[in-house]
Amino acid sequence: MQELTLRQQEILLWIRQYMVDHGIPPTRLALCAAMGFRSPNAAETHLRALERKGAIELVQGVSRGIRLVEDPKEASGLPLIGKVAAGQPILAVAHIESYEPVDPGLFQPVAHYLLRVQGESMRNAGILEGDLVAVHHTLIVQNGQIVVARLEDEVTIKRFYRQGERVELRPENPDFPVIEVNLKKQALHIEGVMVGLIRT
Amino acid sequence: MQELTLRQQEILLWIRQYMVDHGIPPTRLALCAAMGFRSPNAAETHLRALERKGAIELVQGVSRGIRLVEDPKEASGLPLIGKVAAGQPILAVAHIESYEPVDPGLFQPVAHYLLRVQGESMRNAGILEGDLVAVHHTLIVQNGQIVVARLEDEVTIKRFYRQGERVELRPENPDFPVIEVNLKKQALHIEGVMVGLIRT
DNA sequence: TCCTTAACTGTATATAATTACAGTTACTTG
DNA sequence: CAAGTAACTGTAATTATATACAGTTAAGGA
Repeated sequence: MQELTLRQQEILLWIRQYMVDHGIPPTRLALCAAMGFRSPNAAETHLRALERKGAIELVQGVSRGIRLVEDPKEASGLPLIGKVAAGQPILAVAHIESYEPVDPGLFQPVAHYLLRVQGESMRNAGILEGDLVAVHHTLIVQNGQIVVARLEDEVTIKRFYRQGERVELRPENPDFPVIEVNLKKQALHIEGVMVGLIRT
Repeated sequence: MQELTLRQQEILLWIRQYMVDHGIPPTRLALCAAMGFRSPNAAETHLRALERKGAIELVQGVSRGIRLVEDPKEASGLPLIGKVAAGQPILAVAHIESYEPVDPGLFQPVAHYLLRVQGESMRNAGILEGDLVAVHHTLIVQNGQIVVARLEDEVTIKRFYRQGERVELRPENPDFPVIEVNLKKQALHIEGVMVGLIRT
């Protein structure tokens, strides 16, 4: 989509709101009334401009023939985190690969983001490579929960067990080792707990 | 919403589809063309009837002023099929446990419904008891695909292999047996292919 | 300075769309 | 059996809507 002028952005926003309120696209005259135009042609040329820039589609000869060309980000979904660069916070905008059309409230507690699984270390918990794990962003985790943790700039999904200052991050696959952490010697960041999974 | 006649249901379904296809509600004339009416008044009276029964709302004097009065859950979610009673088609309304707020287009090809997994026979494919399998409703399946099949009134999720009239439904768990079917002797209904999975 | 573009005014017209009115036919229900 | 209702045909009129054409003004770049 080409860049819009301020006025065009304003008009696009109004069209979106109109469609939410009324369930149908507006007419040229409705746009005139809302924007204070005294000529229907003002509305017409604005719509043509929005079409030219790819923000909407116009259907010829059809009343209210305005179709929104949606920005996928707008669709209220969950951000999907792909590869996480070393030393960066997991929720940095740079890591957002896309937005997936999933209701955060589908999970309990609510999901804050999705994380793409790398590797087979949690295979026996039914978590395969490429799956999207729904994560609730919290520091409060309990023994036995599957957590997203960052250790030495590496993000990993494991089962969490803690006794005092000793933490075990256990895989669910005998081919992988248990990771042992001494909290006094190593920094362990909890990025959240797994609340669900999506495979597409 | 009051009960609709068959014809009215047909018309309501068509209106829904039209709105999905075009992004705007239909005109009376479009409804005439689709239903084969020769009088616009046939469309008008049908719309009035649908309004009277609470299925739609009509906005006076406004072109395409048709608003769907929908169950919001139904609007954008996928039906979740729980236990399937013996001898009944899987998509019967009685089997719909709830509607989950998941975009059908999240999966490729598009998902038509979700099915709750019973048993651990597909454990090694990362499909656990209680998971929701997203299903694309189709008869066209290929060897190696994970399918939803009905055999002797029992619905099952297995990997599908066919050679001529012999079909094997293979589990992904050594504790479960391979199911062999001779298509000439036993009726096998394919209810669709797995296109994804959700764990909540 | 000329040219292009955004952002409009103002008028006009064809056509898209709603909607009223007058009927018909078939089926169901008290 | 009368009355109501669903499901239509057919015509007409009014209003809603899209859209062409002819202008104006202001800003910005070549």
